[in-house]
Amino acid sequence: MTSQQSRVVVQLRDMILKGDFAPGERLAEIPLAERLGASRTPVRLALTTLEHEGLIEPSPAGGYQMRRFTSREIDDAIRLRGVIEGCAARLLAEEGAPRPLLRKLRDCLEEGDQIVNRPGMGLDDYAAYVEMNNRFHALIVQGSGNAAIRRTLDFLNSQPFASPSAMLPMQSSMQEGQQWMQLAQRQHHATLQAIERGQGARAQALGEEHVEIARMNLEYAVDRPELAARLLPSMRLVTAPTLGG
Amino acid sequence: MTSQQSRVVVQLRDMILKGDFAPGERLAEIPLAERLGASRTPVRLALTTLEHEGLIEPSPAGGYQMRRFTSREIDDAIRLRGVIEGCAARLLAEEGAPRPLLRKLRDCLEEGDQIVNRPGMGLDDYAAYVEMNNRFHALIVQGSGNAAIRRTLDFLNSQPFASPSAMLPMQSSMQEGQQWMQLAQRQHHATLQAIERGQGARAQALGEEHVEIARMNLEYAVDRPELAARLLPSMRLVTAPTLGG
DNA sequence: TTGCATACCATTGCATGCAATTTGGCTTAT
DNA sequence: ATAAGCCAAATTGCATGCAATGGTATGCAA
Repeated sequence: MTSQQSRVVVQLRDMILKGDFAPGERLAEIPLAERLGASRTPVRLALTTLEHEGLIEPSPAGGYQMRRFTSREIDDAIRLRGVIEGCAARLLAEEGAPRPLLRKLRDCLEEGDQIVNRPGMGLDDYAAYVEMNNRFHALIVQGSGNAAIRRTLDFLNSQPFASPSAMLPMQSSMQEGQQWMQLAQRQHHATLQAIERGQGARAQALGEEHVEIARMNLEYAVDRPELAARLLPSMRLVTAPTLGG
Repeated sequence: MTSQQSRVVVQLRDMILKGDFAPGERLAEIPLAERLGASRTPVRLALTTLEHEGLIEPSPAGGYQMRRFTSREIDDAIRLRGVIEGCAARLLAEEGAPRPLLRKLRDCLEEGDQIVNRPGMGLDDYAAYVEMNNRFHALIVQGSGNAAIRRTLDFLNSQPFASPSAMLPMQSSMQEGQQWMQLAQRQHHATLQAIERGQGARAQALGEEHVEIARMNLEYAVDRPELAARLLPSMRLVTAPTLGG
């Protein structure tokens, strides 16, 4: 039942995020179609989808090529995500969150507490934290009730490295990784508290502060290209220039 | 040189924004292809583009249909635009705007002052104001130097009614229309002043406040469907439910 | 030896044929 | 008369053929 087109989109996106293509590499239809077991038509459609997601860009000679990301662009996207997620949290705080939502958020926090305070965190723990983290952020965005925010964040998060958990794998390699996760977790607690108390401005500020951890992870990754490429294959797509300003 | 595909995208988008299709109406490929003098392939590609822009949505039975906008969704998008444009202004204020940019912004303000203080504003004056308004907003967004903000606002503004000047035609029919434009113009002045003085928080707040005029225009339009449909044909696509909360 | 022009090849973009699925209408039975 | 089921027509989704454009390589001339 699932159309060729959607299947190809998913597979292509995965290949891109696995780092299968070098930045600037041309994405020719025929090889892709053969490799994915589809004809050129659904591949073409899928390529336009990925173009709109910002993963690939039109080649001047027609067709598409892998996009080249600068660390500056990614940093910009992360900062903007902070502003928008902060806005979602603010709206939620101002309008008041319904009880079931609060309950789900508290569940996230409990799970997170158990994970980040575990003595020897394994890969499973990181995976569980990533899942919880995504859920927590999604709940707040959903809960804000603002469809434009949800759509816009979906758009932003389709950019690699910009989504809430994208840079988390870097922390698994850092000495202080667990401490950063504990800080993030404390910020989650503070955010929920702000929402419960109707402290909109505080919720907004926490959203913007929260992404500073992701920005630090990005900087850490950019400074260690070989390590980053191992933990996040798609970091191959990032060209170094000018993170700060 | 211009490809069929891009031509069809432009024409289709214009037709949609002219209100040629009723909300929920199915957009069949063959009639569109005939009407636009192209084959089904470029029409299909164009439809996926418009889907990503959020103008149309996939029909459950395959193909596409006109999207139905609620005034709530549009209101959400406008508020979010305020937050993001405010963020752009804040970044510009914090980082300091280069002289040439300041000069261009001042030029906008001078033009705007002349227009909104003209005794009998004609259609030409409104058109000139729309042009100036778009330019002013674009300059700030560009000037923030944050590519993610620019891309995201492009995405938001592709939604009808959400862009900075989308609701301006409503004001041409209001008694107090000119006074609202004078208020907007004063906010423009204040924004530039905040940028010049490095007052980031003030710039941010002004961005969010500035869109309140657009929100009021939207409410005004929703309350007067027949007038709105005449001034903004695409208002046909908006279903009334629940603007406020 | 280098630079330019030409020819060939690959790839994109478009058109159209074909099969599968859905929609809408009509008929029949209760 | 109404509802349900079936058939037909149309529309989507996919595959593929064809033409045009762009890129590359080779050869020739300076």
